[in-house]
Amino acid sequence: MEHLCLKNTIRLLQSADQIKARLSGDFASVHGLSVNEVFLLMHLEQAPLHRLSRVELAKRMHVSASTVTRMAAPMEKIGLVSRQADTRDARLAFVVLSESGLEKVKEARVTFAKQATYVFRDRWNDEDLELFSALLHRLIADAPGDLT
Amino acid sequence: MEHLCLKNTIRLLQSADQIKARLSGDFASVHGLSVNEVFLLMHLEQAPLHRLSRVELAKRMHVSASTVTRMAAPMEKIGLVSRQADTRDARLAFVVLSESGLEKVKEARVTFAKQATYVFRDRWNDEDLELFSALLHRLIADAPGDLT
DNA sequence: CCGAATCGCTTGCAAACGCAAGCATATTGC
DNA sequence: GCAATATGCTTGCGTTTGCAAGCGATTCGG
Repeated sequence: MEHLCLKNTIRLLQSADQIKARLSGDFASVHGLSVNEVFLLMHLEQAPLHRLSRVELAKRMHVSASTVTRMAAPMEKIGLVSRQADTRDARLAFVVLSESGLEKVKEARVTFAKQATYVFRDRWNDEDLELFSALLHRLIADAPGDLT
Repeated sequence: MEHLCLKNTIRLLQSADQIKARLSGDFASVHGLSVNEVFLLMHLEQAPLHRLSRVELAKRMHVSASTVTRMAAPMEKIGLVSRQADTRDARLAFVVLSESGLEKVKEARVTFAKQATYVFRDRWNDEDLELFSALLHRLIADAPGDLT
């Protein structure tokens, strides 16, 4: 039981590293983005008003707040996102998805899907995929910011 | 179908990030190691003669060769691993697990298992876990260095 | 054999990240 | 009201990482 949990966790982490390495190359060469940058855009895409505060992004991406600040800066420079202050709370600085950012994330999603399809290749049928999806969903059910 | 692959990949990556963040804190505070350092030790533990070349480690951990070089250096300093040259091929420099390294990885595995058990908590029974394990196994079946 | 290509490892450099500290703004307790 | 605390964001610093270049060692082709 405990051993099964450990085995599953190890396998999950190893799978993720493997997939991330594959995605990293594609996102960089095709779109000029890192994996985390694509995830940031995807979080904004599914958020109300296409915007999130920096701390909220940090929580959902499991990175520090300073990382979000430093990731957003260059993406703002190239126009993928913009900064928006809150009228109620002057501390908040939303990261807002721009039009070109929305386009970019849609393009990236195609690349993402292509790699994802390759990952599951031929050994998986629809039933397996549904089952796997349901099991994974349990792992992130209580975490904020499910992107699916 | 393609959409299911994408959904599964996203969920898998999000789960992994979440778990990694949890593990990172525990490994650092309890054992003074990073997640990747623990994985390095675990790869050595299950290798023949408890040793692997640097490029082999790099492939299995999905990191660059330079990363392995730089990870091994401090671990060698504190005696967790040692360096061993090959008599046949003078280019090879094996990373060898030491006695204290073996002890360390066994301790870390306990912490690892504890966190893993918490990740799957109560919503999972043995059947689910076995099923999940089998599905994950398909994802890494062809990759070298399965740690389970 | 011997030059050319390959392989394993290391190092310089730049990019990405976390932590701790700092600043400005909000909220709370009295 | 007002100090004390908490929150959101940024910045300085050290650490980790990948890429490209470089170095020896090995292998390959003729």
